[in-house]
Amino acid sequence: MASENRSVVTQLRKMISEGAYHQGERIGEVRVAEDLGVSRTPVRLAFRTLEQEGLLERTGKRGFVVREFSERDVQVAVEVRGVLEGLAARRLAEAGLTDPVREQLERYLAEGDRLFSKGYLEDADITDWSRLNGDFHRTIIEATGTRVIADAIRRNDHLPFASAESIIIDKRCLDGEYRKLFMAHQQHWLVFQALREGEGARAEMLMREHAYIGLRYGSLFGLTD
Amino acid sequence: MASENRSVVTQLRKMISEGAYHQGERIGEVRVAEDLGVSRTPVRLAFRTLEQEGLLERTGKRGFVVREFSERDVQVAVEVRGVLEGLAARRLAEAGLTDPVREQLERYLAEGDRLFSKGYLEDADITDWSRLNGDFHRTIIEATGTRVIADAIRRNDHLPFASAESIIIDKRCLDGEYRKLFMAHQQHWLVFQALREGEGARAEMLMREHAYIGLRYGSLFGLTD
DNA sequence: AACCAATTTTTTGGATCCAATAATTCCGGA
DNA sequence: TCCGGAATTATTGGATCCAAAAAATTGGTT
Repeated sequence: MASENRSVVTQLRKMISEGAYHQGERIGEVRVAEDLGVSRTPVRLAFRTLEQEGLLERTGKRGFVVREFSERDVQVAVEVRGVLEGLAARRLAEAGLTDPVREQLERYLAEGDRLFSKGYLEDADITDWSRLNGDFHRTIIEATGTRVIADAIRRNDHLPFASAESIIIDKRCLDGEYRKLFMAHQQHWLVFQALREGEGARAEMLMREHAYIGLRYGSLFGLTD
Repeated sequence: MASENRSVVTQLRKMISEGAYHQGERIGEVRVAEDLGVSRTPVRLAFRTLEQEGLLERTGKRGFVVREFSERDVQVAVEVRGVLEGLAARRLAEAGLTDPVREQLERYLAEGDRLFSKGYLEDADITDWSRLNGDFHRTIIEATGTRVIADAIRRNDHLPFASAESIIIDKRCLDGEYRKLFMAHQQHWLVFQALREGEGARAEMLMREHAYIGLRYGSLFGLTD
């Protein structure tokens, strides 16, 4: 009924990452169309998008199958993000921080300081931190002045981080989570210092290391959409 | 008439990179459909694919525009490829070369040695080298045992390298081209040695440097499709 | 002449129909 | 029982139709 194509993509992505269609399963247009209550057309469009994202792949035969991701794939996806964000950080450090960007980052860091000042995090704080974290990374990536890196990161995020995300949901409230997030925050400070001082190689290295926190913490960006 | 969707994507990609629709231009389904002599349906599908590839982008309003790429975008795209292939090389070096992979790479290198042994390259040699070069890189990337990196590279290749490609077409026969390709070949040797010796950091660094040759040489992979 | 509103035109999104083709089933013969 | 080919079925790709929404144009008012 009322379903714009974008929402079909989103729904389908969600259903796949939630396991409604399990990995390796062949997936047909008609069935999905019926499941979502739309005609085949938006599903066909969505399949193309999801194929490019890497969530679906064409079979040698006909139609698509849900792509299978291994633990190693997730590990590699985290490293991919690391090298890409590292590249962004290095370029930004070498180009130099403009005043608006520097001030923006400083605001985020100050907010983070405030969040962690209590020595513990409530649920609302974790939400705040999640947003703050995403803003910090986004700001750096966008400040590089090209969308090429941001696109590369975005295109790589979908499924592997969806599964990483589901891990963190369970572990969020466990002991030690505070320490982990606080460490991420401290790393942000280090990255910022390197950016401010124009230390490109160091900024890159710090950012690459920082990515590994995502392995347990979940998406550094948060899943968009 | 006889146009499978895949071919619409290919045609459209080609037309865009050749400037049939210039950058920043709004592009409508009907017009493209007429230009290609097909109905709107395959064009709509193709638009989604090209959108994900980054060749088209949605306007705030309606429809798509041909994405604009700057010189800097191409530069960054080359660096993106560098860090991704560097990651692949490091992982492979750390995991260790299996005998089949090592032998495969040695065959490519030996073929390269033969190509360059004359001290100059004919047109046919350049074709051979192009294939050889692609095979060498592909082998390394595929040997990492995950498709995540290969996908990230493939998704990033389309337009920026198309324009880089057009540069090399013109310069191929100029003086100094031989030296450049020979240097690329020598770099392959260095990368191979690092891989064989398990020197991950060195393999990564060499691969990252190696990517810069692509700036003038054109796509290291060759444009697929 | 400029600005705002209403109407017309254009364009996209979704549904459906038809054709082509891949996959499967079924049947007969060895 | 097993194999091969023909008929059947299922599924995808392309074209067309309709509705919705946005853009452009027209006209009226200040």
